[in-house]
Amino acid sequence: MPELPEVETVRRGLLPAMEGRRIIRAQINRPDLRWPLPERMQARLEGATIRQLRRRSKYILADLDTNETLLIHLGMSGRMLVSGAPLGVFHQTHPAPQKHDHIVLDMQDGARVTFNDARRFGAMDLMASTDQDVHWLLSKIGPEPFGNTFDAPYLVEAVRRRASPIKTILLDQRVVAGLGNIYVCEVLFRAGIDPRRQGRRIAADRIAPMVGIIRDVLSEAIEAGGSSLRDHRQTDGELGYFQHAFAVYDRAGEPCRNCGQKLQRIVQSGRSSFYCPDCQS
DNA sequence: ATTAGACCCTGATCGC
DNA sequence: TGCGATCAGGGTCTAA
Repeated sequence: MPELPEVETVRRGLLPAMEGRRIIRAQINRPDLRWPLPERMQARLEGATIRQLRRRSKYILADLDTNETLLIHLGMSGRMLVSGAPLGVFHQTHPAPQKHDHIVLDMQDGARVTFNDARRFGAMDLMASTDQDVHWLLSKIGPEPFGNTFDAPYLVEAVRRRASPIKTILLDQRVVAGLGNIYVCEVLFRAGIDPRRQGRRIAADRIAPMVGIIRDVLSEAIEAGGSSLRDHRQTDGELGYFQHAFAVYDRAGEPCRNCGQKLQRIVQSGRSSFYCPDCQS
């Protein structure tokens, strides 16, 4: 479900409820998500104040004043919903608990943050804040697309050294952090590159512009609150609306907005790729 | 060292 | 209305 834009949308929605605030109560409704939850999670969270709420790739990171960091991944179907008002409200009302509400955090000032994840591909962990570069889930992730080290020379080198299809390369989190199936399809359409083309067979002057294209697509999607195909919700429960701006994703059989040609769907390493056979080569 | 495929899990949708 | 097959935005692990 959530790629970088959806995760960033969720992070921004959580900020007013969580950043700078203390966790009053942590209710943990099951011992595991994708993996077992950390030891003594409830005790380690309750009473801790969130100093900063950051994002790294598709992870939300909450730095606590206990020098631990809570790591959150939404998997495919994870949602983080905020209920109650943060300030000046006498009667806090929260929605009835839903199926798959796995973690519920009651914050100082009355906001409640509920992590709901039907498929349970999501994950949470607690680590020493100093371990962020060595944690097993984070250590191999590549550059942030909006960071300084993600530039044309880097991407050209990373793509041209590989024989895999460009679709697979961009999906690889070691190459660039945060892209998923939707945004890779959209990026390749804008770049005019066939998703099946091998990285080593793409000219440098066709790879370089993808740096800007990736940033554009992600920025626009964040601006739109992400894409809601089925699971993604903003923290207030609202849908994202970038799906209305898709050029190719989930549009197989429909006409290309650029040339009118019928858009195609193929399967690459188990995932759908959508592209225009005329505009992408 | 890459890379395709199986797998983790639930729910929605579609064809019959 | 029911039932099975298929599919879904994630990533890890295995076997080739």
